[in-house]
Amino acid sequence: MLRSIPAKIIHDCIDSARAGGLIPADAKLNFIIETPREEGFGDYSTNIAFILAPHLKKKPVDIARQLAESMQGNESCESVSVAGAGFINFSLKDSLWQDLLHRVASDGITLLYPDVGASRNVLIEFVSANPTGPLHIGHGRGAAVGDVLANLLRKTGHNVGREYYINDAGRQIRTLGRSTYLRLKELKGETVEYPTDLYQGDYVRDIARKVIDENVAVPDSEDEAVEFLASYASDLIMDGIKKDLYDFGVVFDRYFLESTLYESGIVDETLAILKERGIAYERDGALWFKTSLYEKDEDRVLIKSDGQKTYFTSDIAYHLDKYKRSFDTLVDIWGSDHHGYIPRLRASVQALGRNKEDLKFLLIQFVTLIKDGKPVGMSTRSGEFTTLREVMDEVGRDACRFFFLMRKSDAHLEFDLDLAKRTSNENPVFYVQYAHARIESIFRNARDAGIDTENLADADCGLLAVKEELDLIRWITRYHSVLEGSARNLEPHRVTFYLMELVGRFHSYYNKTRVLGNDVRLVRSRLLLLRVLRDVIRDGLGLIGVSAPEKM
RNA sequence: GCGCCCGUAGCUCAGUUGGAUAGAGCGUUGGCCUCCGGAGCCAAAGGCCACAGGUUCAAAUCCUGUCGGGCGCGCCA
Repeated sequence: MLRSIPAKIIHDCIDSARAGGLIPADAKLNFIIETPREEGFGDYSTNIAFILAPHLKKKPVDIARQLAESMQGNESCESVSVAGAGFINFSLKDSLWQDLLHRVASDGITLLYPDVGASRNVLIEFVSANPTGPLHIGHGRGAAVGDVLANLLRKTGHNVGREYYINDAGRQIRTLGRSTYLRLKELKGETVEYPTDLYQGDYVRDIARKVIDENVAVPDSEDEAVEFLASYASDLIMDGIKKDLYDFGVVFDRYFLESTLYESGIVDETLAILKERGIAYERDGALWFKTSLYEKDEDRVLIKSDGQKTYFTSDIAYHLDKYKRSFDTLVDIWGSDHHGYIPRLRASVQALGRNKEDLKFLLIQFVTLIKDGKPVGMSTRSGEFTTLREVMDEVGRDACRFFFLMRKSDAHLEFDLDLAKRTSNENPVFYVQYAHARIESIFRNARDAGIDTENLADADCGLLAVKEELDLIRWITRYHSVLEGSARNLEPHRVTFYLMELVGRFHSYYNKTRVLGNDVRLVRSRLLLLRVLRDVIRDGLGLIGVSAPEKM
């Protein structure tokens, strides 16, 4: 809808040029229309002249001049100019922007939601931390990114599933059982040697203590005790993880257990498919997957010579299962240290007959916590990691989420704990939330002055003629393309940046222009503008899972 | 040794997927409240986009190489 206005202008122009024989009918024209970075260049800019140049064997500037001339007469166009080596810059009439605002005000903010999904089914798998310890800050980042991506895709016309995968069949859980078992013995006064390959964190000791305090019946034999404690401890930890996520505002549709893949028989089915297609082969008593058939990677083992299936095997089965549940596009969000695993998994979905593009990866880079200007040490091995819970308690959920979304997910993130806690303009979370509270405050004052802030349908948007107001309208409608680009590229951080910029425009406007005054008609039209603005801020904050306070 | 990611202002980072004179925030310097929330606004200074080639009308962006940083490369999980 928003694209359609400038696009129509260009296409009308092309059509008339085609009719006049200026453009060959078969010319492929994949030009772009974009919002120029520089405000002085107008509302939109197109590179069509550059695209046409090789076809027409003329200089871009000359083509641009010709096209610009024919655009000049367009009723939607306010101004057209040729710039640089052949850009055509053009602006829409103010009335179009004003009408647009009015339409968004009456039809609602959903008018600004682009449809990029076309009802495609997308499954986003994220966090997927094994229940062998509490979620740390890196998991938190993954949780925030996954959650917001899910919100974003849902808003842009996808059907979205959120899933958390648990390796409950593997050795890590058994190791947790052994760790708990030894800590338990320790607490009972026995001197035990605690190997370094076991979990070192204090939480293991806490669990052992709980076993004692609550008189939990532990089997006598060591093997049974370890097995029992493994499931006892992992259940406990999983409950804690779910609570952390819930408090962080992240809810999953499903927690998927690896063990169910074996129970349902889909692992065997997967192996059968791979064998049948000749993608699995035997060597040295093991079964191998021919990764090299699809990706630049080495072949990998599916079944070890001792008959054990590898994680890779169940992962392939898991992805087959996802596809079988009619998800067309899968998004896996992983810690960036797992990137080496991507080629083989990508190869596996191709082996299953899917396109490369049906499986997308988002890598989450590490987070460095900064306190007092210095990085806080974080090492899982020594158990000194900082948990998501700790950081959430320290800076609050809003700041925590916002900070996680201020960077591209595959870039290192420095998380300044002191800054996140600060309640001043240095803290971007407050900067955005403050704008929302400010607008709400204006509404309160307006109501106190007896102005009906609910029914503004008859407000005259034509009165919004100040440059900053028209600018705000443009920025509001830009939400559409931000959502589009953000969804298409799987880059939730774009929304965060947009909000900061949008809100900056508002603060600036606020300082310069008084909204409430004697001219009631003007006040009402400004209130309408602010209401739509508030809705966008609120919608955007909701998207990233940050609250929009009415007072601060 | 091989592979992936990264290198942009003093610091932390954007950069609309190849576009015009490379932008924010913080920090620094200097201004703005008799008026809707100063948790705000305005302005200034600050750059060889790591380096060297190449592709083209156009490169921070794509290709090759070099240097520097992070991570990964098991019949581990």
